[in-house]
Amino acid sequence: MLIIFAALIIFILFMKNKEIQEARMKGYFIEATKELIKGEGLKSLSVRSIADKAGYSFATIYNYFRDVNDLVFLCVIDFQKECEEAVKQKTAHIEVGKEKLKAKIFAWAGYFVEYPGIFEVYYLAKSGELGHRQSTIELITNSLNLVIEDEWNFIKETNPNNYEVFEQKKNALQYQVIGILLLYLNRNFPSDYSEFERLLKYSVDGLFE
Amino acid sequence: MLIIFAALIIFILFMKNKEIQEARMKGYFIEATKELIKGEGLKSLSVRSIADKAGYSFATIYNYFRDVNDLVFLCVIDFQKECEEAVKQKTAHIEVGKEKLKAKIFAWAGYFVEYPGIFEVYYLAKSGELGHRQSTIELITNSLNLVIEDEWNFIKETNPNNYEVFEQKKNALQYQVIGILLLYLNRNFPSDYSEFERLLKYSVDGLFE
DNA sequence: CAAAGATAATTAACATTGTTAATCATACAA
DNA sequence: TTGTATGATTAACAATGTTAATTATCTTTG
Repeated sequence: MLIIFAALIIFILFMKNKEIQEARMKGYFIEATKELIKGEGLKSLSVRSIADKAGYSFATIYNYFRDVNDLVFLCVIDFQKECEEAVKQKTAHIEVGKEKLKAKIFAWAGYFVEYPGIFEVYYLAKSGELGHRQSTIELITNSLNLVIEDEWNFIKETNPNNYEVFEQKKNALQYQVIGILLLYLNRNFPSDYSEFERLLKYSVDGLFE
Repeated sequence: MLIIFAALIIFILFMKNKEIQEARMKGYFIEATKELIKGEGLKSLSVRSIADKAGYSFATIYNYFRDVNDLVFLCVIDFQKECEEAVKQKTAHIEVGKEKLKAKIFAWAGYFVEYPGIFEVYYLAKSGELGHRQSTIELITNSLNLVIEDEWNFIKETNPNNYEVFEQKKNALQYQVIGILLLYLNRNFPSDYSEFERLLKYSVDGLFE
């Protein structure tokens, strides 16, 4: 009886080690993938380039991930964290209110302008069969909302009337910013950054009349 | 002297024939490409599948187009014409005014919902080096504006005040619709069409308070 | 400590892609 | 009829994602 118990514990510890090792391996590949995406974007991303950067053979990836797309979409979790952190840090000096909300929106868009490859992964890359990637897709479609959640709630509370209109505007905002980013990053329109900034500012301001 | 003249004319006719033949060949490939894009989208599009459909060998394409991307972006010209035609036809029964403008926006979006592959080409496909594709890119970034131009001008004339705000709203509108389409077609959000319609309606209505 | 067995990593191999080079066919000119 | 230009085709290459076969490593056990 005691022996069975001991064996069980050893087995559990063994499994825990295995999990740690597996997580570590996954981390190596995810880190390599993130660097490549942030650097050159999807065009230079391949199962071979990832493996090279991680210091393993390309086939090893398939011991830890179903396919290369899985690996790419796993990076989104980290990117989102990083993005939220960057926005928080860039807007820390502004006191809560409408201006801070606007600044956060700008900072959010700025993150993707700085890393166009991440924008590719978020919105351009084809997601293949969803299902097990569903939660990641939700993270993506909610990315801006997550970043501005606090500011938005604060403003909503100070203007307790017309709740419906507020939610409405939040949606409209997200679609506009993503649309502007899409044309700017993927279609070079407008062709210079200052004009892009102006368009974005107009769009954001327009929502608060 | 007369002979030189005759030779010149023959040469001109010869060149004209050549041009006709070349245009015809290009047309075969463009037609095949359009069908594939409208059917299965970019995922089933390859230089081989195009050539198969056109009834030629894959290498023949390179006698008429610089590369496969060139061919794809040439299709945009036809698609845009078709889209404008479809919108015009679908909204013919509505009398000019705000409601017709809204209907046109819906019809424009509906065209891309019907052919997600065309949306891919317009906004998702990477354009490579622009330059000789610049005019196509402009067509893309102006697609919605071209479709609603007449309605927009009509409304602008009936409300001659605040010109600036109107242009502003036109931009905001385009970005919103493209953003909604992007999330719906490429990220499956929202997951059903009726909800997509509702979001679109809200966004469009919101611009006219 | 050494052999056996499991696990993990690598190399080989394949199919598909875009693209270019080499080859072949066909129409026209001399 | 024979040479020549045009243009269509096949061969070939490199890069890609993926799977199968093989090798190395580590663990367990006699």
